[in-house]
Amino acid sequence: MLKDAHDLIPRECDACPIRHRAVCARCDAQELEQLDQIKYYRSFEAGRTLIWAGDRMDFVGSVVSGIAMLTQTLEDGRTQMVGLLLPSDFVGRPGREKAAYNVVAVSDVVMCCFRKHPFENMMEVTPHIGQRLLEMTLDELDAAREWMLLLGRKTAREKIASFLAILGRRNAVLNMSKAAGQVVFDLPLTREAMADYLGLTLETVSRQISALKRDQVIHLEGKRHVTVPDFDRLLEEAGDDSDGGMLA
Amino acid sequence: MLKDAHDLIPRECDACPIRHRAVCARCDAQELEQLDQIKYYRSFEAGRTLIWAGDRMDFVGSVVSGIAMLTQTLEDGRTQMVGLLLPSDFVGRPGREKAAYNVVAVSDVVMCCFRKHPFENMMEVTPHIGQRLLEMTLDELDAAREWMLLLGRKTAREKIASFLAILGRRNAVLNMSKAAGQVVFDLPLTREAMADYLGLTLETVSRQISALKRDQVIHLEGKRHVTVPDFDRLLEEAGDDSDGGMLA
DNA sequence: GCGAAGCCTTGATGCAGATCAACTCGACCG
DNA sequence: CGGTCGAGTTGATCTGCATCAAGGCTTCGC
Repeated sequence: MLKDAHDLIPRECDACPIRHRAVCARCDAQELEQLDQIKYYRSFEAGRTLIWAGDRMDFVGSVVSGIAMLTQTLEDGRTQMVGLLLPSDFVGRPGREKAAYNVVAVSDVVMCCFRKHPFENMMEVTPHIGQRLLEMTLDELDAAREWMLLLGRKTAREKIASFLAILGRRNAVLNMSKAAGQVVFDLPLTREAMADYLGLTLETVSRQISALKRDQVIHLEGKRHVTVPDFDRLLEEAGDDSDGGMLA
Repeated sequence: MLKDAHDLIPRECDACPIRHRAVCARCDAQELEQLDQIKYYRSFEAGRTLIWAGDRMDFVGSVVSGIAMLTQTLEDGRTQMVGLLLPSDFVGRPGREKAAYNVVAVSDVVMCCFRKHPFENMMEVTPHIGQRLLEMTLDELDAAREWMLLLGRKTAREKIASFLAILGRRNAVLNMSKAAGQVVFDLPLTREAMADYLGLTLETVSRQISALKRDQVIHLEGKRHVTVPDFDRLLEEAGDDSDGGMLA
């Protein structure tokens, strides 16, 4: 558990796996130098809560590796995931004192943290950072809005199919290993986390996955390894607007 | 209908009602001058669709007066509101060719539009605009996330109470007319629009409003005029985390 | 090798909210 | 005025998902 974390921490920005997608994507060598002064790495093991809603935050940062989730909770314990953080995603809000959400590590996570005040100061001076952050925030807002459609209007089956389609699409982009529309990937979340993502119970998630398997929309190997034989079929099940809702 | 629209169009930025809250909030006189070169006003009457999802967009802009909504639709007609645009809110995304959402005027609306390409160019040069837009986008993202909790995890009654609380809070800030927690306002949306906001049917919205009225949580005069005798009571009904979820 | 703990699946039952349908009320219009 | 149209209310019924409950499979520690 995390004993190898230091292996995952990049020695320098040039070797950083998220160098070209994170907030720092547009920074030049000199700006990276400045960032380097105020940054440090932290590792968290799967399941750990990195940040509690309401806590004072003295840093912001980027997910370098691993997956984390943002969650919100009602008093009685009902919880809703409101963000899924993948490598290069940004955590925290410049200008805000206290964390607004819980941040929980889904897998082991490495973060590149920036001390908040120096980071805020830097943002004022170097437009590259703010510009990139704006872009990323707009993307997140789009994702949140698609998510709202899912939460508000889709059936359980459509929700599951949509979620699988999101994962599949991400994966299809990374490794173009799709022979005629076939897509393969692993579920990064437990059934419970999926339920919190989709606004369902874990039982319903399980049932609907079983149903999609029964109907040959997907194949399962073990609990987590998914094969989608016909991605268009999956998109139909997701109920999305015809062309798969590609924006950007 | 709209015959008086020109009365609502500010003659100059200094007289503009949203001067200090819109994207242009931080601009100095010279920057306003530049914006003036690329801006124009447009009026839309209630019910009109300003922008169709998928349409090419050649402008971005701010809502000057009135209310509009962003909506997304599934093929079979199920629709979900994904944004509620109030005066000073920004419409459109710099860098994007096509509109991602429908924008529909809820009431008569006046917009201050900027030609997209010149605006994008200006953003590159003057950091004030991008900074303000980032701030506004982060606020919208927070709102979207609270909304996601509502859509995914709240009961119909809690959804209605939450919505009323949001309206009430906005209103309480504007006119401090609250004698010991009493809040009064008008519903800006039809029952159907509320349903699209909350992920419910209009019948359920109607029933739950009736129920809150029966239980004395609210009083109704006509269909739209709401009085909340005890705002804390309403917040309890909304099921939110204790302190009303105030952030920022 | 055995017990415990997580994670997942499946079944039985209940209920919140959707759906279908009828009706009211007020605004507008010839 | 009477007719129509849109917005809202209310009732009856249906159903998708939650809830409650039991059991299976894997992993881990002793």
